[in-house]
Amino acid sequence: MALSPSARAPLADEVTAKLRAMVQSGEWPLHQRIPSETELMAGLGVSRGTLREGIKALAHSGMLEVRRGDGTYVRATSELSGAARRMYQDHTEQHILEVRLGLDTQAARLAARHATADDVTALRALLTARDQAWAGGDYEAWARADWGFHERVAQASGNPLLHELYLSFGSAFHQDLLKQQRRPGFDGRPHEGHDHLADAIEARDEDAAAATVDRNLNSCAEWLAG
Amino acid sequence: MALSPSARAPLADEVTAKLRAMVQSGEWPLHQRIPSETELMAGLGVSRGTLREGIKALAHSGMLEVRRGDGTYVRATSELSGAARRMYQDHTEQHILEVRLGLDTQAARLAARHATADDVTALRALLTARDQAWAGGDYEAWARADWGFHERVAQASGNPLLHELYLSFGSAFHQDLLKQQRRPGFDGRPHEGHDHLADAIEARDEDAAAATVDRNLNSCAEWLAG
DNA sequence: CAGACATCAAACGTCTAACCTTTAGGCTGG
DNA sequence: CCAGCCTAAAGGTTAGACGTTTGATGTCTG
Repeated sequence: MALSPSARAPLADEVTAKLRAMVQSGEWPLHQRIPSETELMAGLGVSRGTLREGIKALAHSGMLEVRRGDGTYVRATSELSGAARRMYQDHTEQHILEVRLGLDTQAARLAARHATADDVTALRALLTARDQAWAGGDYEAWARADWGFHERVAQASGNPLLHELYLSFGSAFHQDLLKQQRRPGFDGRPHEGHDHLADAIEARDEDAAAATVDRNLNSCAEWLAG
Repeated sequence: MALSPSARAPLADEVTAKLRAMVQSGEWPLHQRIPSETELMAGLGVSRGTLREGIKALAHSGMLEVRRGDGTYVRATSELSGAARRMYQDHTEQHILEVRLGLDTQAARLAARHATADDVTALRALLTARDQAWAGGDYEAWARADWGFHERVAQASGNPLLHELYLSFGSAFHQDLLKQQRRPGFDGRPHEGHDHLADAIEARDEDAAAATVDRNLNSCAEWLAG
């Protein structure tokens, strides 16, 4: 044939793209099982091997989880999480905290610039829940609220890329949080920096927001080292 | 059988791990072609389908590139680049620059804290090369030296995680650089912030280093917007 | 002798078809 | 009501075959 300008993209790559699109569009919601390989083979018109190559690519990047004998589930809407988790295992707490400091500071600064009234309300509510959980001794709820607060700050930054990065690294960040609270003598309440950060964001004071995060995480780093 | 504590990891995942190890250990250097599928099948003792699943996972994450009719090549030593490049396409220059600002600032601060004499020497050399390239009108060399400077700062931070992140996002960052210099009226020399940054790092002045980066990228952002 | 063209082998791309292992959930019997 | 068995469904793995692309080799022509 005279056409075919050059080379078609491999079928398996198209499959990967279609699967990713199904997840990102929300057609396959988080934590839900996607159709079986047999159904997908028919739906996409490819052989099982080709289909599996596409699935495995997304599974490796953390977006899907394949459970033998059961099915395949959506585990994330971004493809960073797998690589992020893998990278985390190779680095020390100190280095992780340093990277987090960079992202957190920037998130706080941008949140102070762009946060909406709803964002502030949500942040306050999370802090209240956090204090209550600590008072009630519910460690799990405390960690969830604490992480929720940080994640909401990232969202309030109005920068989807930053937010997505934060979410992808979130599981590892959160793990660090849990590690902290398990140490003897840890007190989750006195760190009032969270309130100060919420204040700074509401007041649209970028420098104060950034400084607060810097102070919080640095004291956290010292506490880990000490 | 009484053994088999639970479930063995899928063979394809083991293959992926072994391939990644070959790359990260340097046994398969960057830009070099790895053994053919036939050889790997024999070497690893798995079928072609299983092997290809493993290869495709790493190819999708940007570590390998499979070229039909030719072979498979090593394209990166980290697995972030693929996801990073894909994420970049979905976000605006503004948001990219904001994230970069966060990472760059932290890198500069840490470099001021940890940089060795060799680091400083290398930074100075790159700045010299950068100026010469600009004077000679060699745009490509200018961009290479400019990016090399930023990457070296990240390396000098002494934080491997930060450095790896920076490298993974590097291609996209670098692309932004090229976009800038193509605009009419752009002058690559007057931005003397690079020299100031090198000064601050050598003087071990963390705040000055961070402030310089902040000033540079913010002016860059304004220039893009203007 | 240099360049254009034909040829070939190596390597990846895809498909088919089968069999094994694991898992979830229903069924059955106590 | 619970424990254990049983089975259908789903993923894991293998084997072999054939198509397509690419890079290199060799040959022919001007």
